[in-house]
Amino acid sequence: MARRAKVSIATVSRVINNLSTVAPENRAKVEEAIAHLKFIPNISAQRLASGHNNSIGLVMPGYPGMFHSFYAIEIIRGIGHACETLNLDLVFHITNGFNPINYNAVGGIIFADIIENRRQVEEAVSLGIPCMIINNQADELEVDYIAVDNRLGGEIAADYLYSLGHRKIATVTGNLNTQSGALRFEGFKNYLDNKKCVCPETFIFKGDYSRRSAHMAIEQFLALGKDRPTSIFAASDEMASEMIGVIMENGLKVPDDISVIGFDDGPSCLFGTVGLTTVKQPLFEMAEKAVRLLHNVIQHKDQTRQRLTLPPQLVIRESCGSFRK
Amino acid sequence: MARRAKVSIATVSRVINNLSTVAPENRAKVEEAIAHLKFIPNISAQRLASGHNNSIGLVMPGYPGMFHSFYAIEIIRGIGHACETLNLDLVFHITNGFNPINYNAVGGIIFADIIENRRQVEEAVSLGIPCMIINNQADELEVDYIAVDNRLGGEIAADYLYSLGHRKIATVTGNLNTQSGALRFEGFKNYLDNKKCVCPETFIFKGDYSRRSAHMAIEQFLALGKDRPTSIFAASDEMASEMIGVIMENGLKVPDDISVIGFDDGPSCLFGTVGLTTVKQPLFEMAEKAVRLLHNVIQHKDQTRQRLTLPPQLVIRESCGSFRK
DNA sequence: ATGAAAGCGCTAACAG
DNA sequence: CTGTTAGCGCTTTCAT
Repeated sequence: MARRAKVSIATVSRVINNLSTVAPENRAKVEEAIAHLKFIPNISAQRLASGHNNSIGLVMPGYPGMFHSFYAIEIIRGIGHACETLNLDLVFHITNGFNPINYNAVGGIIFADIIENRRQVEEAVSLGIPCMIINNQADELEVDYIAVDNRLGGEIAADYLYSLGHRKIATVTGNLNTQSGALRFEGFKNYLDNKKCVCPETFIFKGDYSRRSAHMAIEQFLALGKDRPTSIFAASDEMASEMIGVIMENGLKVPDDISVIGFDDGPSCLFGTVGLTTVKQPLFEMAEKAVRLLHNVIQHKDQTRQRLTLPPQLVIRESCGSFRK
Repeated sequence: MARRAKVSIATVSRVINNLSTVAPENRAKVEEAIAHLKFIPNISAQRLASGHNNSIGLVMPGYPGMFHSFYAIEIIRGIGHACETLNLDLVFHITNGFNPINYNAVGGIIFADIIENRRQVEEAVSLGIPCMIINNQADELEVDYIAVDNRLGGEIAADYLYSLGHRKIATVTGNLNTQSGALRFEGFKNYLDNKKCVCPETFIFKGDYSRRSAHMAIEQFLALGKDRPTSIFAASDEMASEMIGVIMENGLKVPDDISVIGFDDGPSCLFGTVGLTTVKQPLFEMAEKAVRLLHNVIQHKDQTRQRLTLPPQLVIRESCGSFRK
């Protein structure tokens, strides 16, 4: 390779790295040689010599069913897309919270939420590795994050139902141990409190995002008879669609008898017989942006704390209607 | 680091690589130093010096909706799991068939099917990079593969319907330009031909795995009136569930009036009101095995062609019944 | 069992 | 604009 093009090894390097300081004819010679010899630069050597590492790690908590979750998929999709655009390698790491991460294999790490793996985040941060947290406002850590404003999402849901005239508004929450679950509930509850709209204990079911918990919730609500809520906020579309199913099995109509609003804008919104009104999270965009921000940090050693919060959005379909006696 | 343990740099390397030729007391000293200095070996340097690269690439055709496809998800899951077990880094590459692959960033590559990216496979093979194809019996290329026996799958479906007494058996195929689609149809058709079971043109709808095509197919079949089929083989669960929906909307019953069998054993089997009988593909297992085989090749320079074919399996639920007049 | 030293393949000054 | 050269941080002979 060295001499096929009759130039120095340095010039070859310049061509590979697209430096402008190469005479056109030399560039052509080198390119010919590269093509002819099917030359592929050794990336490990490049990384070692340059000190740069154009790959980012995505570490994602590997809970069961993660790959069937709309959330995980959208995150992967967004990150994959951004990496392709920016020409970054994506090193994918499914974590159980303890398995070791190859910190040095990547230039930076994106953590898709923090579930049981806070320790890993702390470790990466303390090692000085550029990190970006997705969907968890980890203010207690010295780290960048980009998250959906779940509190606002809860408010949006409550506001929509309230504006429709409903006053008997119930909710099945997500897992309150997760930040998203807690915040959605908080936003929802605060809104109603401010409106002096009473929300009795029986109207609050502490779920965990599972269909099972939604099933139990709706049974509890329905058992209230005449005192049952006229509208329900489910902290996820999955739970919302489960509830709608049960409501209809009981001979009631959605939204005529009970309005239901979900959260996510995932595929289950379209599956059922009635289109699900929901609060959409900009998951794909969030993931993409996370990559761009992290890339900036890696490149320019951007020192300012990046802490973004993205507003969710109301998506109106058919599952909510005005309150009527 | 060099002197914190008061040993040579070579000994440190030995400890890191777990070589047995280290005195226990020195090992202890080095380990203490590693812990104390939070030392992390530079992977690029390791790879450069050793010539080994313990990471594998997964390149996956990025068709729209890929991440909602049960197929893609199971593949990623299986590969991710195997990589974690074997302690390999997973470099994830979504391809459009043309974007360049960082061939040198990985020790080997797994191609999840070949759609529009045959050229990339050829390139990798010609470069001498260990490759493994998933779910495509690429006999025309000098490359290892592991695939589901789609032809057998088609036979299994036809055999089940036939054994149930059905003689008017229709099918909506997958995309016949894909190997899986073509093979499933081939197996299905061959079986019926052998049984002298006639399958008129009107019973064959050339679909493309989409719900849309399934919708058109079932309308065509239903329009046959009294001559309509009593059972249908859909080349994917998605298509099967779409058809069942339409059948029921038309006031007919599954399986009483029409039996339907799918392919995949994906989540849509459980979604509908009637459990879907289907042909299960061992996707997760296939993906895991692909990693193990590739790993062997990378490690031992295993030269024998690895070409495995995995049998699919009948999963009986409720959507197929015996034929009755 | 250990240390010294020679690279791995490349980038990045530096000098011209 | 180009060639020379000194490392990048590690592994791996080769002596000892």
